[in-house]
Order: sequence, then structure tokens, then C-alpha cells
Amino acid sequence: MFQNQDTASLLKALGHPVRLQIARELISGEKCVGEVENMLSISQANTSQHLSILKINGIVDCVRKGNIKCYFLKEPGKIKRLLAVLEKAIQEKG
Amino acid sequence: MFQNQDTASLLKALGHPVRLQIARELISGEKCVGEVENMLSISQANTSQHLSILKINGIVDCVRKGNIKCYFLKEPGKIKRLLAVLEKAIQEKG
DNA sequence: TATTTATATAACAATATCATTATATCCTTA
DNA sequence: TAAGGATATAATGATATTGTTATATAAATA
Repeated sequence: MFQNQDTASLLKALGHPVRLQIARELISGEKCVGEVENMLSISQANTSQHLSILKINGIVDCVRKGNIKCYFLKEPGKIKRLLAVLEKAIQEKG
Repeated sequence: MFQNQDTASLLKALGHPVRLQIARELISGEKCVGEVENMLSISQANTSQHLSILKINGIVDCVRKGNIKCYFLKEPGKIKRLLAVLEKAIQEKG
């Protein structure tokens, strides 16, 4: 059972509609907290909390730029591939 | 984008170490409840509950064979691809 | 230095998930 | 049709997750 717990944690982190959507939005490039907040129409606090979970699980990282903080996918290629596989699976299911 | 909820549900279903391990074991072929139970060393009831969650989320299906019930991956190719992508992502992370 | 803007954290109530125990159901066979 | 094996379900308590509200921190600027 190699890295089973790590893999499960990664899946779990992405297994929430808000966090999955954030990951999707970040494919097109880094976004600051306020942008994510507006795109998903959720509260500032909740946005920050979900971003924190994504960061803890190694999915995103962030960099401060003066007053704001920009979040970005740590490994965009991998996330892109993962989402592509998933989309295909889901589409063919319906 | 509207498959977002479905995709998140799929990820969530696989985002538990026991269920992820079950999915992995089923790659090599169908297994009955008792076999899964023994392989993972968890209780019968818990095994059944996790299998039920996997089934509800369209990841596995089952067929009764007399006294026993065999569970199998509904779309082995897709699960295999998904896990392959994940494994690669995890391995390169460490 | 005081104010403003952007983000993070704490506290909390509501709900969900989890594993366990006990019991029920389904199928086979005697 | 009764008994036994295999699986499912119900009930439950413990823990985790979620979103909200309120507050704190950090950086820019007045």
C-alpha cells in the first residue's frame, strides 16, 4: 500500500465542488484571493479556508505581491491531466 | 462546469484510504465482499458500507453469484488511468 | 502614525462521515 | 422449511467538515 494515504488525501482535497472549481480556475493562471472569491461567489473567509486546504495538500502555492496574495497551481500539468481524465470519465458516464 | 458536482463526488468517493485501496484491488479483477474484507482487514459491515458508497458513485457495480456478491470496477480502464495519473503526481511530489 | 484594503484565523453551530454493534435479509443446502 | 453462511442495513456515538460571523494580521497609503 504505497502512498495510499497521500493519494487519498489529494483526492479528498479536490473532492469538494468549491475546491475543484478553484483548481479549474487556476489552470488559466494565478489568481488572488479576491478574484477567486468573486468568481465563485463565496465569502472571503470561506475562500481563504478552501485555499488553505488546497495549499496544505500541496495542490496550490501562493506568493505575496504587495497588498494581495496570488495563488497558483503547484504542478499545473499534473492537475490538468488529472482533470482531463476525470472529465472524460464523467462525460462518458452520462 | 456543471459536471463539477459529479466530478467532486467521484473524487470524494475515492478520497478515503479504504475505498481507494478497494478500487486498487479491483483492478486485478472482481472480488466478493469477504475477500475485500480479508484483504483490508476491516469488519464485514464496514466493508459493505464502503462498497455501497463506491457503488452509489458509479465506481463499482456488483453481481450476485449464488450465495456471494462480486464487486467489480464499472470502468476499469478509466479508474486505471486515473490512478496512474495520481500515482505519478504523488511520486514526483516526494 | 492612522486608515484602508486584502487576507487569515478563531469560535461556533450545523451537518456529514466514520467505525462499531446489533440485527435483518438473501441464498444455499440439509 | 429450518439452519447456516454471506451480505446489507439500522442505530449510535465519536470525530470531521462546512460555512458563518467576528476579529486579527499584513501591507499600502494618506
